Amino acid sequence: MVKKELTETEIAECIPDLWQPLTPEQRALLVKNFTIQRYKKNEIIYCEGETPMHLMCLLSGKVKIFKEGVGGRSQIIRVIKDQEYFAYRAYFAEENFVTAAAAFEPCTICLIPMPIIMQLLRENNELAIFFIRQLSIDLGVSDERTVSLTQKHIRGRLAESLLFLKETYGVEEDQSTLSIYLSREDLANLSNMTTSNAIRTLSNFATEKLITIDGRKIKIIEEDKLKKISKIG
Amino acid sequence: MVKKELTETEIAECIPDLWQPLTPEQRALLVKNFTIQRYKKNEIIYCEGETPMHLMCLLSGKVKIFKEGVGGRSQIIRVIKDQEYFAYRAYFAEENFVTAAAAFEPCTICLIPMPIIMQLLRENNELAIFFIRQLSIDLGVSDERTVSLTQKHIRGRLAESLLFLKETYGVEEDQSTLSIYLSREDLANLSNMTTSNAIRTLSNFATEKLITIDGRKIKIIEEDKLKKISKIG
DNA sequence: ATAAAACCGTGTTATAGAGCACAAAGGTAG
DNA sequence: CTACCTTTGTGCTCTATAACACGGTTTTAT
Repeated sequence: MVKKELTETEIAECIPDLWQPLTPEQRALLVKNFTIQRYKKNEIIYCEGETPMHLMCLLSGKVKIFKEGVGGRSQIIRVIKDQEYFAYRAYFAEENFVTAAAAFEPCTICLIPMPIIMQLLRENNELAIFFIRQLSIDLGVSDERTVSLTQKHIRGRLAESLLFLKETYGVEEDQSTLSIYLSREDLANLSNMTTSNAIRTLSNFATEKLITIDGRKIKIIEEDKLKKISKIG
Repeated sequence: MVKKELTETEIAECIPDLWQPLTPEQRALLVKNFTIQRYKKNEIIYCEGETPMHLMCLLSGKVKIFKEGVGGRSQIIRVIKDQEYFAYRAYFAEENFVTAAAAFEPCTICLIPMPIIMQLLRENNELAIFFIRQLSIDLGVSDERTVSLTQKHIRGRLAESLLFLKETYGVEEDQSTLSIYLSREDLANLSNMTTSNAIRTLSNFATEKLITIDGRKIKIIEEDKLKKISKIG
């Protein structure tokens, strides 16, 4: 556990949504219980079955939340980007983790003990409403995802994933290269298909000039057509 | 809209989780804004795309939350039982409904305008924490469901649905007949399969003596074996 | 009572996508 | 540099499940 001494201003910049509604005393409590942790590429952040202890906020890097299904097949449930909070759901539900989390690339994460968060929640309604909103958004996404993953065909699912990655992590300076470089396997696990089908479908998209691929670099060329493929399933 | 005059005691019994944390003034506000609505069997309660206006609590009956996917195929996302709250997620997320709701059987539902709920939330932390907990539980269920529906085979999915229905709505006096009578189509939509496959798999289960079927009455005989089938997928 | 519609059951066919197997390429470690 | 492992790519086979067709039955509406 790398623990750095940070100023209040630095912390405020890390976790603005959490920080803003707090009173000075509440902020002081947060500062006292604030730690920072680094994770290497592909390192596991938490595992299925573990007991949740901390709220986490991703300060830099990219994280996947996933779940091992039948026969060891892994399904990526959602991905986390900069300044997103995670790992708190299970604590609120009084459960152990039903998912696992791992770093796509080197990450910096800040941790705040969940009991501290609970205390703040009891004192501060704006904070509670923040979490209600976050959970509500995530639940809506999860419901939509259930239907997409079960009903769309392979091309639709992969197209959706590509668009989703663009929306979530954005693009590089050329405005079209996805700024996340995933392995074909991760792409498959995100889109509920086998690795070979992810490879095949990806190169189909490339021959159809919807995208270009250069190793793990994916450039989106025909976004509208991808949207159409994603929509019709 | 059937509006009955109810006493505070009656209301308190309808919505204990919501009622209990409130102060007398908050309770008075709730009483003033409390309405009751009845729905017939198969009646739509709300539609995809509509703007959420009320928190709903199911007082009696059974409700399905579902979503139309590609090609009109409908997927049941979750089901609501007695004293469960629903229809509030979209409002909290500041979205329109992404799902629809319909009555499996005749229902009584109480409605409370969401702005009233928001006001209570701002005043009452226990209430906020109640919603945080509910949403967290639902999100966990939704995540698990995504993996089950995508990875398990037909038999596993149907077995899971049967067990889930038993757990949710319980059984009749004989301790084994499911107390919800679903059409084969609803059973299929719950388990992500076609109606013919639901019919086929159901009668397979019957010939294997795991269940007995008499029209829509389903009796669970070998719960352990069903659990095993559900688990291995 | 009778027509119409919805639902249930079964057989047949078609196909999307999983599951190999294997080769080439790229990365990493000693 | 060499050896080894991981990742990518391609072809082939096989199977789970969708899709369709049709006949019987039950429920609902008129």
